[in-house]
Amino acid sequence: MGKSAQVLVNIHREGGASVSDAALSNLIGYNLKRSFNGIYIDLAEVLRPLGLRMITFTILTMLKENPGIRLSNLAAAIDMEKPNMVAVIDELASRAWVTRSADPYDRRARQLHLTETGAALQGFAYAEVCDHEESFLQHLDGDERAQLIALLSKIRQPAGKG
Amino acid sequence: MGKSAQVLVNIHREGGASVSDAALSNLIGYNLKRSFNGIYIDLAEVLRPLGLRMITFTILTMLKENPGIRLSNLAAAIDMEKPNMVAVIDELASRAWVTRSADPYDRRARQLHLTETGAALQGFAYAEVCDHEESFLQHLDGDERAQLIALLSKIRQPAGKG
DNA sequence: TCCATATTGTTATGAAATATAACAATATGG
DNA sequence: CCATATTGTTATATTTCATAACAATATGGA
Repeated sequence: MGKSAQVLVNIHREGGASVSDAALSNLIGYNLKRSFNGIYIDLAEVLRPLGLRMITFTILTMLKENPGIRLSNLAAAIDMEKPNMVAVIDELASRAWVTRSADPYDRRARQLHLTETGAALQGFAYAEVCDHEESFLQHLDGDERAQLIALLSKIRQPAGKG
Repeated sequence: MGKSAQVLVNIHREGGASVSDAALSNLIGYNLKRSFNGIYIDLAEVLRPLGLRMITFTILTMLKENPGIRLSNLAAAIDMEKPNMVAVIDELASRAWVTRSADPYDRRARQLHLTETGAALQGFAYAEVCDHEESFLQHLDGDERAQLIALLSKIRQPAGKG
């Protein structure tokens, strides 16, 4: 009886049991989250040795492309709240990667710029991020990658918004 | 001079200035985050009246499809840490949408089940979520939607992982 | 049968991301 | 000149996400 009980145990164990997520797999939102999480966790490890997080890398890249931009415009451009942006810019400024300089035409505003160090770091980090994406997308050919980006940007704005 | 100064001010104002994110737009990770954020914020508003968040909706749906599943298997299936899952199951149990019952074959484990109320709520919420996705994806035809899901699931697993 | 090892659910804790209210300084437009 | 809006900022709260550790239990080999 000990042995047949053991059999029952094994039958009912869930060990490596298959779990179905079929209902969720139909949903774009679920797929987006899963895919993003995968790439995000991986990317965090690429950026950590450089002292960067995804958000700080994003901001350095935006500043290289938009030198002198204001904090509020930057925050709006990447859908971030201003108070949270202040904290991130503080961090980047304390590392001497970003400067806040006076805007001669509006004394409320500050112009955000990369320092030389910041620009160099951004360049290096961008290359690393591209390499990482390459490994992540190795199962997609050029057409598929372009199509994925096109489809994603198509759903950027929800129906009744604007 | 007052007036020409005014002109300069206007020239240099960034008001609704165009901000470029071209460098980031090349990156799948960036596009994934932006697209997911858009759908997520919207979806949160659909679920809030039902007392649900994205994670609680996800778990109800997984439980309908996998009745009796263990907490650790469920956590693994959706890439969540066990301690975080415990808190969410606590919440769902306190609402009487989910039960933890004894597993007769393993006294460590508990079987997770939807209650009748939980199952009914999941059914209603799932329909609402599908409606929402419909409005979100209205600019994509059937082929494009299928293709997007296919492409997303293709990049689910990074290169050297497993 | 005993014992080392692994698993399950859990507590405690911290870090990071995200959102809101409010404020002083400044700009704008009537 | 004055009402109103904007800019950057502080303070604060919430939610999400990750790690370490633990008691109870199961497993498999000596």
